[in-house]
Amino acid sequence: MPQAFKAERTTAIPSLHERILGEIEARILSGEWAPGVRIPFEHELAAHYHCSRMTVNKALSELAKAGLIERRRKAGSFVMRAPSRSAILEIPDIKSEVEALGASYRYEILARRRRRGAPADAGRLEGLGEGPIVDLTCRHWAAKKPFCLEERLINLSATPEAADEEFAEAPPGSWLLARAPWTSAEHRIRARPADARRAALLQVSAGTACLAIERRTWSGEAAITYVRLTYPGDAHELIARFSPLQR
Amino acid sequence: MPQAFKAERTTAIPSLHERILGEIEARILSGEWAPGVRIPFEHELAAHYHCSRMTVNKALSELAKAGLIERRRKAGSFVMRAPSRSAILEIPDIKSEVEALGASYRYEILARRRRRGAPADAGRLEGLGEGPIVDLTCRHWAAKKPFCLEERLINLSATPEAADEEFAEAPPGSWLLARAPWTSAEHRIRARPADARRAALLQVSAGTACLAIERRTWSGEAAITYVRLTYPGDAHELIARFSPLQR
DNA sequence: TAGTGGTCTAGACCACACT
DNA sequence: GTGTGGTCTAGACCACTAG
Repeated sequence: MPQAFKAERTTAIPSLHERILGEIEARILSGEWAPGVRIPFEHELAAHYHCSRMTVNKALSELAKAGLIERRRKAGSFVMRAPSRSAILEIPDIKSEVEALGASYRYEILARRRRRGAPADAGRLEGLGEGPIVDLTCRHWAAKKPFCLEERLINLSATPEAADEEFAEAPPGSWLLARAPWTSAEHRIRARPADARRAALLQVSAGTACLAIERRTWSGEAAITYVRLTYPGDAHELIARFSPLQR
Repeated sequence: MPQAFKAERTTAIPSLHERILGEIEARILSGEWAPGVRIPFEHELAAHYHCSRMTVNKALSELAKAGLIERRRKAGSFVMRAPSRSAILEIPDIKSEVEALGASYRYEILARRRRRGAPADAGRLEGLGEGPIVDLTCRHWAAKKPFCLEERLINLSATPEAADEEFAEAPPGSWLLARAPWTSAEHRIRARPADARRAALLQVSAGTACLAIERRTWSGEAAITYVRLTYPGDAHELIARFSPLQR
């Protein structure tokens, strides 16, 4: 977890509604309450925590605003299936991006290596120790043109299933999004001229201006994944929308 | 206001705490309650709206989470001085950026024109009509190197004071941030090779990869400003942090 | 010390959606 | 119909802090 988030973490003892919020969040993030599952009713949670329904309501309302659960009258509260976590910094999965352009999508895995985390990796992803990781390189195509180069580290301590995953069905990004929900993310975005290797892989001339996006995600303190996406040229645009009051 | 925000807008009649929230937000955004000013106490607002303190508390707590007000026990609630609106997509004002690098900062206005909005402008900033606008070009320096090129439109219908402003004290970005708070913003980020004109202004060779950031801001439905920032080369990095549960 | 916000209660009524 | 969440009340106690 990055320093900026650590600094924000409160050390004060949590109020009851914060505790309820945290415990439910933890159950959702751990997968104990899987997507689609109905969580206990307000009155059940109120009985469990020996508190009034209002206190539970405050916690559940916040979870709903954060997009972790969906609340339906008469039906109950359900863990969200496709968490719309990237609502603010819109980075949809690459397949949707390509298909939105009207092009056919495919991807290939260029390299895949299982190894132990090195100090250099921890520099890229804080919270990554010397545990096992998967190091992946992936190329995404839009029709017959390379669309994006993906260089990724996956922390196997956090997502052990990734060790044997072939990523035949879904690219690593989508696979992880469905499997390892995150609580905080950081993006670093810059324009970079393509170096020789990346230029060749993206079929552009060396030095072409590329949009390089590095994304780090954590679940609590645990590092989930680091990815560097390189989009060739100025065709790709990253869009971020933001309103301080979420409504 | 962009479509995406319009679609989110609820047409349902607001609940009481939503109405209170909205009315206080409007007074802050209009400047009626200026930064630093103390807004009425919870019990005063409860009396004014003929409701319980809890209902007022819900509205004020949300405003505090959104960063529009600061709450202090025994003292009251105060309109925030420097709204930390860019908490998620960190784009601090350019002066701070440069000084954080340890370089001396200065900026100059290269062009400044007052004119009426044209259809082409509305394409850049939705909600901009045919009213008067200011069209600015600005160059920011870090020590003796150009740091950023700023091309900006300011909607004078929303911020009439900008008409006669010389921007001698503060660059337009900081000036606007202090004067015209916004409720929603959109960023578009891409890597672009510098064209001849921009390359010359930024003192790089034509074709150099640049980070181009377009930012649009609105206050409610009203367009405030459009700005295109061009950072030369790969020295500049844009950082965005995000946690769904704001705490 | 006094007054503010932070939290919580034990009710209540209602709209809505499911049966 | 019936049960859920959405909202609101009229209290209450406490922690914090400004004066």
